[in-house]
Amino acid sequence: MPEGHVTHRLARELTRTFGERPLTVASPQGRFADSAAQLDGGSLVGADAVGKHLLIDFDPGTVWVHLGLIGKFQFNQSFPAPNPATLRLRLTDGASAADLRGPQWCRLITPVERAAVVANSGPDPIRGDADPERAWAKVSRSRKPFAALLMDQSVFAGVGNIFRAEVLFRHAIDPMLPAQRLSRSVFDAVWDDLVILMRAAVEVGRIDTVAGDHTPEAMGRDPRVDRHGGEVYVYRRAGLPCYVCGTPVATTALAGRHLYWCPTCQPAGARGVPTAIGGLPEAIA
DNA sequence: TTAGCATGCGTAC
DNA sequence: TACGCCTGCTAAT
Repeated sequence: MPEGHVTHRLARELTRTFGERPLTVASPQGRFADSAAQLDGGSLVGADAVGKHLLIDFDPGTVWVHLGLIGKFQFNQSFPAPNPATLRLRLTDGASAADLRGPQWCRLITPVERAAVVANSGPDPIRGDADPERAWAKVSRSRKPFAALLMDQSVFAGVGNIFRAEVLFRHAIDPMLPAQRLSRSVFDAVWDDLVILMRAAVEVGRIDTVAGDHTPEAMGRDPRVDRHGGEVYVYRRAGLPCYVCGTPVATTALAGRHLYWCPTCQPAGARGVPTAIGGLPEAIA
């Protein structure tokens, strides 16, 4: 259940654990069996991530993985693999194993197809080679809500429902604001914030966006406890008081996904502020 | 025990 | 806009 930071962490861990080493490649579930057989015994050259796409390069080709909503890629030392009926892909060197379950896609692709995956992706704030001008070109021309463009992987690669809700809050932007009404200065601030928050999430392994006076320690409140783990302002906090103003967090559906925002901090028509509310999370600042 | 939901996306209407 | 898909966790029965 990833946003972009998860795929980047996986790419890093796959390369670190298995890079340049011959691997046993198998698909106990069977749905990737033919491709697994082609790769079995070959060496993993390296792994990379572009947005939510995970690209695992072998000598003969690339395994293209997209986790979708429920996919998981977990490292363990369990032999034999637990629950093999659901195990789409297992990579192992005999000591460690990486187990893929429930992905949206797991396909063996050619170098040409790999290049197309990269080319079709929008700029990814986690990557050093990302060009935010490509995102601005689309944002500045679109009449769709800015919240919709934030979830468009051809505009902001790797941004998912959590980073969307949080970056809109941190910059006091009305989620329904038509994208073309966003100023260049606020766009730049949003992009810079995504770079910082998403890269920090790669390092820490969870999404933290709460800063300064709004941390559990500063507010004397209990830390958030759920399976997402991170300290956030509005994501999945519908009905709970905004940490800044106390107004209950609102939610609605946009393109089939839940959108969360504070109606007071992000009122209708609000075009945003260049400085993030609360500043940067402690771990980053 | 079951139903519903989730950090997503493609296709059909 | 609605639905299907893949798995696992949680809340409701």
